[in-house]
Amino acid sequence: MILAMNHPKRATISEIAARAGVSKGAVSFALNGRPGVSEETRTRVQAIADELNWKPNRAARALGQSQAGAIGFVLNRSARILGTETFFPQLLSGMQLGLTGSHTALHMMVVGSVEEEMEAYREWWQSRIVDGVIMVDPRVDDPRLEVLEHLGLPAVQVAGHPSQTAAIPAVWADDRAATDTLVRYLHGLGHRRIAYVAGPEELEHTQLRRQEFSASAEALGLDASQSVISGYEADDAARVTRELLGRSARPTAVMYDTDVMAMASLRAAQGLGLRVPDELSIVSFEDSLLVQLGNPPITSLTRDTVAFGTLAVKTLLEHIAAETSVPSIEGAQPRLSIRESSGPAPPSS
Amino acid sequence: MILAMNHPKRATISEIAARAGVSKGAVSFALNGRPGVSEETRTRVQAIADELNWKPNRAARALGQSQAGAIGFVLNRSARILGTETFFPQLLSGMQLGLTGSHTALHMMVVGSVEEEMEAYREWWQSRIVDGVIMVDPRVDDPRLEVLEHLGLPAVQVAGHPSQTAAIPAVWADDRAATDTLVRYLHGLGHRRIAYVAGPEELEHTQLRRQEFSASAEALGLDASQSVISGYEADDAARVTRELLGRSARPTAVMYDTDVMAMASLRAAQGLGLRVPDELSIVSFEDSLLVQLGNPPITSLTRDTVAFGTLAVKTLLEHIAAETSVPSIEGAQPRLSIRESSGPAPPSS
DNA sequence: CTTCCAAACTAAACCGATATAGTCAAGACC
DNA sequence: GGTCTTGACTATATCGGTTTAGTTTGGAAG
Repeated sequence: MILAMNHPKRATISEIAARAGVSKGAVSFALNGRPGVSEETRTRVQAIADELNWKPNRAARALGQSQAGAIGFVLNRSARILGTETFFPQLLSGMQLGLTGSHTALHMMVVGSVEEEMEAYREWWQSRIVDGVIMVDPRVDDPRLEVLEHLGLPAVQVAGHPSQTAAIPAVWADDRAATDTLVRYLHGLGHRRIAYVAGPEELEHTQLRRQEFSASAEALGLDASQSVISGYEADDAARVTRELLGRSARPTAVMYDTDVMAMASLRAAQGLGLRVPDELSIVSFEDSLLVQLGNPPITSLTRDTVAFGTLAVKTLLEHIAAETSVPSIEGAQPRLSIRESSGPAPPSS
Repeated sequence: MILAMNHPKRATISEIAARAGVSKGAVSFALNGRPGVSEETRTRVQAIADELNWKPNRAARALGQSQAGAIGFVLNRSARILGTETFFPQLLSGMQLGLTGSHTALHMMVVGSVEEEMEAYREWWQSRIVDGVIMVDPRVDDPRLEVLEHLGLPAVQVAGHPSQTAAIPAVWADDRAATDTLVRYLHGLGHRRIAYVAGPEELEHTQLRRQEFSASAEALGLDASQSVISGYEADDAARVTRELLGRSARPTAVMYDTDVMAMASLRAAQGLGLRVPDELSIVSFEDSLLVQLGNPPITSLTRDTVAFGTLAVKTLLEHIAAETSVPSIEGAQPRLSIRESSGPAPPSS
C-alpha cells in the first residue's frame, strides 16, 4: 500500500517486551501460562498484549515448534458433482465443530484424481503445512494409505469399516448393517425382486454393501435380486434404472447408493409410467434435502454426517497430540427415515 | 512416534548445502532461479534437492518474507443449510481452479454469525495466516467491510453489484438485469400477477432484486405483483408460498431466490392441488441439480458459479501481489434455462 | 554469617528459509 | 603492475516466536 493508513500495526512479542520492560522470553512465558514469571508480571504483560491486540504469528510459532497448527482435507471430486453433494459440506461443518477451541486451522483442496490427492499429501507434509489429514472415500487397495504411511503423515479415514491398516485409524460406519437394514425393510414390505444400484466399484463401501446385499438376499431367499454398478452422475443412474425396469421380471424395489442417484431414478421411473410407490419402491442409502424434496419424498438412511466430521477431527487431533496410533472408532448407526417412496410390493409380484 | 520407521526425513536447505558442499545461501539462490551461482552448481543442487524430495518449509518462508502463502474463506452458514447449498461447493471448486499453479493454499472456516466471521478475519490477519480473503453474501451496510478496511486486509467480495467501497473490489453479477430477465420472461408468457419470494432482507442482493422487481413490474403495468420476504429454509419458503396462494387473487407465477426455496414451494403448491405449470408457473434465480431433478424441473437462471470463484481468486491474488487496489469486475451474465415448471398464464387470470 | 535453593527473571540459541553485505579469485583495462 | 570489475560464492542477519542455559535476588536453613 502506498497511502499512509491507520491500519493497526501487527504487534510482536518484542514490542510487548519493550513496553513491559521485560525480556521476550518472559513475555512468552507469561502469555502461554508457563511458570517462570510472577503473577503480577503475567497480568501486566497480558494487559499490554490485549491492548496491542497481539496474536501470535502462526509462521513463527510453527517454525519454532515444528508444528503447522493446521490439518488438511483433500476432496477428490469434479466441480460438477461437488455442487450436488450434501455429504461434503456437512462433513466440513462437522470438522469445523471439531476444530473449535483447538487453535487449529483447516487447509483444504479440491482435486480431480487420486494422484493429485497423493501429491497434495506429499507436498503438504514436506512443506509442513499440515500436521495431519482427514481422508475420505476409501478405495479397494487404496494407494493413498501406502503414501500416508510411508510419509508418516498422521491421518484418519472416514470409512465404511475399521481400517485394515493399523497405522491409519478410521472413523467408520457399519455399511453392512446399513445394507441389511434396507434389504430387511423392503423384504418386510413383501418385496421379493429387489435391485441395488451401487456406485463406482473401486470404492470400498461399494464392495462392502454389494457383498452384504448378496448375503442378505440369499439369506432371505430373494433369488432374483441383484446389484448393478452405476456412476454417481444423475444420468448414469437414470440409464441403469431404465435398463433394469425394462427387463421382463422387473424389480419391485430399488435401492440407491446416493441421494442424487435415487432422485434421478425416481424421475426416470415416473417417465416410464411407473407409479411410486404403488408399482415401484425406491429407497436411498443417503438422506438429504434433495430426497426430502422429492415427489414423493424418498425413504432413506439418515446418517449424522456432521457428527462424523467432528469425530474424525477429534480423533485426528488426538492422534497428532499423542504421536502414537489411536484405535478406530465406530460412529453412530444410521436410522431409517421412512417416506412416501416405499410401500408394499405390488400384488402381481 | 516411538517406533523406528523408514519415513523419509523431511530435508532442509542446510542438508542440501552440506551434501552439495556449498553454503545455505547458494542453495537458496540455486533453487529459486536467482543469479549468484553457476549453472553447473545449480543443476547439482537441484539434483540433490530432487533426490531428497525437498520442499520449502512454508512456515520458514512465510516468516522470512512476511507472507502467508494462503488466502482465506469464511462461510457464514448453519450446518443444516450448508448441506443443501449448491452455491458454496461450486464457488469453492472455482476458487480452487483459480489457485492452481499459484502455490497458494486455501484456508477455510464455517461460522454461524457475522461476528464470528469478523473475528476470524481479525485473527487470521493478526496471526498472518492469510494474505487476503474472499468475502461472500454482502449485506446492506455491511459491518465486515469496515473491519476489512480497518485491518488493511486485502479482500475481494463476491457480490451483486460493484463495491461501494473502492478499497474492497467486487466480482459482481448484475442482479438487476437478472431480475428483469425473469419478470419479462413471465410477462411474455401472459402472466400479470407475479410474486417474488425473496430471501433475508439484510442481504444486499435481496434489496437489489426487490427494487428492480418493483421497478420492472411497474414499468410493465403489473399492478398486483409484489415481493415478499422469506427465510432460506425450505419450510419458510413453503409456508410463505401457501400463504400467497391462499389469497383471493392469487399470483399465476412465482419467482424464488434459491433452488431450495423453489423446490420446497413446488411441493407446497402441488400439495394445495395446483398443477404446475398449467395453473402456476415457478421460476428460480438459482439453477442446480436440485431444480433440474424436480418434478417438473424448474426454469431457472443458470449462473457459472465456478467461474465466479475462479475470477474472485484471481482478482484477489492480483490485489495481494500489486499491493494496490484493483477495480471491480463484472462476471458473466446468467442465462435463462427454460424448463417445464413455467408456461403460459392460465386463461382465467 | 555462610550456604543453599527456588523464584523470577535475562541472554542467547534455535527453527528453516530469504536477503544482504562481504570475500576471493580471475580476467580486463589503462 | 596496479586498479577495477565481475562472477561465484560465503557469512551472517533476519523474520517472531519458543526454549534452554544461565544469572540475580531474597529468604530460609544450618
